[in-house]
Amino acid sequence: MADHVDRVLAQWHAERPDLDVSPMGVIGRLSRLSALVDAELRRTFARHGLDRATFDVLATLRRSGPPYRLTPTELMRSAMVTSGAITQRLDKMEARGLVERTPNEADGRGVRVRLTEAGGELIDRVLPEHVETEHRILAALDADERDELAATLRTLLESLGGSAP
Amino acid sequence: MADHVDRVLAQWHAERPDLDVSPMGVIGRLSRLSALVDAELRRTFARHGLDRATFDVLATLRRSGPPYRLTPTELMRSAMVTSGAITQRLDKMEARGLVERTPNEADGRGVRVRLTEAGGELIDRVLPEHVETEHRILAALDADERDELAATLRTLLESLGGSAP
DNA sequence: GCAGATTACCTCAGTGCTAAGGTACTTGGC
DNA sequence: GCCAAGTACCTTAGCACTGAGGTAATCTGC
Repeated sequence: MADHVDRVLAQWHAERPDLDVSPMGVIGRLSRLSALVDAELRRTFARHGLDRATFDVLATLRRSGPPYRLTPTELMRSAMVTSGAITQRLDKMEARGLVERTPNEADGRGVRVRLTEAGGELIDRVLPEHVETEHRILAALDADERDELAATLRTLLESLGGSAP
Repeated sequence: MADHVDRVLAQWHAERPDLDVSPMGVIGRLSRLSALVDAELRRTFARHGLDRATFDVLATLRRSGPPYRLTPTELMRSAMVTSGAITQRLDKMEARGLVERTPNEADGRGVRVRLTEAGGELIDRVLPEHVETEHRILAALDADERDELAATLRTLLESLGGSAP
C-alpha cells in the first residue's frame, strides 16, 4: 500500500534513476505531516477565536511562569519569526486586551510584555483541549514509538542547529 | 543536554503539572524541524532564482514524465494548497516562460499545464543540488534510523488521512 | 566620557496564501 | 433534449509574514 510519498519516489526513480532521492521519503513526509498537524491544531484554536500565532504567544508567556512577563525578543526567538512579526502580533493582542506592554526599567530600549488576566484565563481554557488534540494526533503510535520518534527528531534538530542559543 | 523543546516541557510541568504535555515532545520538534528544513531547502532554491512554490510545481511536472503535462487541479492536490494559490503560481511561472497553459481538449472547463523547455532545463539543473541538500540534512542519521523515521511518519500520515485520494 | 558598534523594537512595502465567490462547461436524472 | 448539480479554474479582499531600513538606547574600547 503506497502513500503519496511512495508514489513520488517511484516517479523519480523512473524519471531520474541517476539520482538517489531516498531522503525524500523522510523529508517529504515530514513536510506533509507538519502541514496536516498544523491544520489539525488550528481547528482547536479556531474554536476559541484564536490563530496559531496568538496561541503561541499566549502559551509562551503562560509557561514562563509568574509574573508571566517576557520581552518581544524572547518571544521572537521562541516563535522563530522576525521582529516585525512579533510587533504585529503584539499590536493585535494588546488591542484585544490579551497582553500589555510596559517599559522595561532595566533597559530603556526595550519593553516588557505581560499576560493580562483575560489572556491568562483564555490560555488556561484552551490548553487542555489543545493537549487533548495532540494526544489524538499521536494515537497511532505506542509510547515506545513516540519516544523513539522524539529522540530521532531531536538528533536532527541538533544537527541543524535548531537548539542553538 | 536539554534542547529547546525539553525546556518547554519542563516549564509546562512546573506550571501545569495536571496536564500530560508529553505529546509536545514529538509535535513541537516536528514543527520546529519542518521550519528549519524548509529554510534550508529554500537556500538551495534561492541560488537558482526559485522559491519553494515554483520548485514544487516544476518538480511535480518533471517527475510526471513525458509529456510533462498536468492539470491545475492535479498540481493543487499534490501541493496541498487552494486553487487560487495554484492559479497565481502558474500566472507567474507562465510569465517567466517556465510553463505554458493550453486548452484541455477533453474537457472545455479545464486547461493543461506543460513544462516548457526552459522549465525542464531549470528543474534538471536544480534537482541534483536539491537532493544533495536533503542528503546533508539527514546526515546525522544512519540508514536504519532514516528508514524507521520514514515508516513512523508514514503511520502518522495515514492515521491523519494524509494519504487519502 | 566619547565615537562607533550593537541591540531592541517598530515601520512599511512586497509576497503568497486562504476563503469566498464568479464564470464557463460538463454530467446525470428525467 | 433539458435543467439542476457538480466541477475546473480564475478573481479578489484580507491576512500574516519577511526583509529592508529607521529610531533610540546601550555597550565597548580607548
